[in-house]
Amino acid sequence: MRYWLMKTEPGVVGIDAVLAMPMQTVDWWGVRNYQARNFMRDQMRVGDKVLFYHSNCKEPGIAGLAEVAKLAYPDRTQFDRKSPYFDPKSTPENPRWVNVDVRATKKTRLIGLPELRSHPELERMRVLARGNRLSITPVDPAEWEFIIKRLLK
DNA sequence: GCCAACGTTGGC
DNA sequence: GCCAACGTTGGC
Repeated sequence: MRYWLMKTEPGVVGIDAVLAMPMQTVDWWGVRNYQARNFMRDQMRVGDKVLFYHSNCKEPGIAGLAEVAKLAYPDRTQFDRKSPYFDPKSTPENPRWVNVDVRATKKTRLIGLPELRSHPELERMRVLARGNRLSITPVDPAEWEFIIKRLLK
């Protein structure tokens, strides 16, 4: 089992919105970065644990916990002409973009960036790296453990 | 295949 | 709203 951090904009799909959904599950549509896509397609398995991260908002940080609920499959928005995520170069026969389903398991207190940066145990987290923009990043098991056992107790 | 120009991300 | 960082595009 692997651990991940997945960014989302709370104004679009935040932790509260996902917890309000049927089965507390959402399809993680809209990823248009090859590296992030490859993580979903090649490495994510059902049951993988996820840090649910709020980005591009007033208080960016970890806002909840989640898990992968369904293996990667074609992202429906790439075929929707009206969607900003429409990709004219993608076809149903040869889809370019995929997403997994994510089930939120709990809302946590907001662990903001300054707090994350204050712990040497977390200083190597990809999300904290200078210039990082990747919306899906692997999380080290020790980092996951530290966040769960030290920051969320 | 190089790389300048351009577009996007996302913290601040 | 600014802008640093980074990814993508496309001319050559």
